[in-house]
Amino acid sequence: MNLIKNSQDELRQIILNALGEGVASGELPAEPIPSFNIEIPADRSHGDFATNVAMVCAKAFRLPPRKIAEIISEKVYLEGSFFSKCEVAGPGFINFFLADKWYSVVIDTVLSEGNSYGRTTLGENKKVMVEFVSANPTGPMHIGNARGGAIGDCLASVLDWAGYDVTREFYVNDAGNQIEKFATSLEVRYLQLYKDGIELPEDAYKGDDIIEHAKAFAEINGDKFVEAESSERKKALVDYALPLNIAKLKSDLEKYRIFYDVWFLESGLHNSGKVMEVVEKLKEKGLAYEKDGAVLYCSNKVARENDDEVVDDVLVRTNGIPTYFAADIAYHYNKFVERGFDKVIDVWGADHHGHVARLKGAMADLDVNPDKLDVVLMQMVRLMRNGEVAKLSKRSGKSITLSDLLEEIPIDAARFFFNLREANSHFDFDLTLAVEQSSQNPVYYVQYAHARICSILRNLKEEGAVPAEKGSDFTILSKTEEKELIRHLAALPNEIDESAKAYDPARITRYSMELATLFHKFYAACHVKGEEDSIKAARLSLCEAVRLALENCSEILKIDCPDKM
RNA sequence: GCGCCGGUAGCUCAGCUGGAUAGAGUGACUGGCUACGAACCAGUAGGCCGGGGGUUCGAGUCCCUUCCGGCGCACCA
Repeated sequence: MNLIKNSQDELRQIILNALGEGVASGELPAEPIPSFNIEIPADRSHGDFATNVAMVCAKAFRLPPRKIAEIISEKVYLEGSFFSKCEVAGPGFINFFLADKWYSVVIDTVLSEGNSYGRTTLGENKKVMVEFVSANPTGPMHIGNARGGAIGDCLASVLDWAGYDVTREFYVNDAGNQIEKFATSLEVRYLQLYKDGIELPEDAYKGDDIIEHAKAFAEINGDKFVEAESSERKKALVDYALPLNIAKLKSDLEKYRIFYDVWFLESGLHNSGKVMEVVEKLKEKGLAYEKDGAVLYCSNKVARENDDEVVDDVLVRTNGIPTYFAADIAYHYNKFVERGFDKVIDVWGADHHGHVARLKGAMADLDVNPDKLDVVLMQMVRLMRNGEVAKLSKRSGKSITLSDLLEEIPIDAARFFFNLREANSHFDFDLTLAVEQSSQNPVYYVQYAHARICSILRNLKEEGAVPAEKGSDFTILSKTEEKELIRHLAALPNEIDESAKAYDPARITRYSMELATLFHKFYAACHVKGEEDSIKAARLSLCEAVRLALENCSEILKIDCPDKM
């Protein structure tokens, strides 16, 4: 249950009723009411909720905001509501204060919803896909994939908690040019084992992983393919190495606690003719045309209308091979039309941003509503070690891969750190801090709060103390620290909705850090042990409620939530 | 040249559809364990929100302009 939203809805109705009464009594003019906000003030002395209704009505009513606020606040009827009082403040805000009963209901709600507390129905069970990482299977994953993995996976969790039917998908680029390059690289490395003077082409993959694949292939097959046709040799090499690479991607990601529902092969789109199908569709609509043996697509219609100089996109090359763009159109057409997703979210590196508009445009041209496609762009990650940019792995001395990273730092830290900032901000990942098991590390700060609560619960249980029963009156918890903590506890479902709407799972890490802070403050200000029974029982229940909320956040972020540290 | 993203405290970043005195963390300095975990808490210091215009009751937030940084503009993906 989203207690924040419910309270806001209740308040909105109360305010509208009061406005109605003001009109009825002739004190306010019968004018349409502009849209107004009910917000949570930054400063608590301004109440738990505040509305700007009087200010936005000032013009239409031709009355000073404060005057309108006074009239409304006199007519407001709070009996039986969650609110105890309201007051006019500042330039014309009306501030509302929650009644003690509300705080009691919060704790009760958390305890009764337990490990479901925080779940909402925002998504109405709509089918949404999050496609993320989708790293090139020709080599190991890099640090950008690590960020994309953490963000994509947590975003998917957030959407799940917000009531969407979520599918996690990895798009395997097992076709096209880079596979050709992969084949050539493998071939050269294989032949180099048997012959001298074979140079690696300039644009080939130069990594050791290619050499290792070639060696392993040679162990199995010997020189059997040295004299074979090049195409046959390449096919054998790719058929050997590609599945290994894909398996490695899968196992690295699983180690990172990412499990996909679907591994979607690009090659399937080519083999089944789906790529050429969309190309034909675009041709039929007169949007694609043949030129010099290639198929071009007029994706930039605005520029064309303006008679600007336009360069159309290539869908099929002169050599007959479709481009990545063509495959991507077919892929997204498949997501929407053939698989019926209501929403598709792609998590991409910011270097692909130029691709967003034309892919959306292509969807529109294929009669798919382009608003169903959203792309989360991630800015680049800079790895920092001891305050300096770290480019190379400490151990291997080569560029840092995802598996290097996970060997160096704990998985909890990696997942948490990558979700500390919103995707669309440049991010410095501090390796030194991430390994540090100290107070400075925000992961441990949150986990410490959980462990501390568990410790209290253990100690008090030994003492024979029991938490207050469900449905109890918790209004006895009236200290500032208690109320602040409870208020934040109430905000979790709302925070999940906001994260889902903004596609920003970083809000959940921030929420959990804030919850930990408020708990630590409560801990410093209020004792559980040694208090009289009624207080002890109520605080014990509060502790358990906070523990549940922390546990649920950890579930979303997929980090550990230890009883002891 | 065109386009996308960013510029907020020494550093890393929050700031909800415009709201009241711009906030955290970290670093610096100062305090606090003889009751439940000090991996914690409390306090001090630190800001022309890149610059300049505009919109209005009100701008870090919206519009225009300008400067600085990152990235993109392939018959690569």
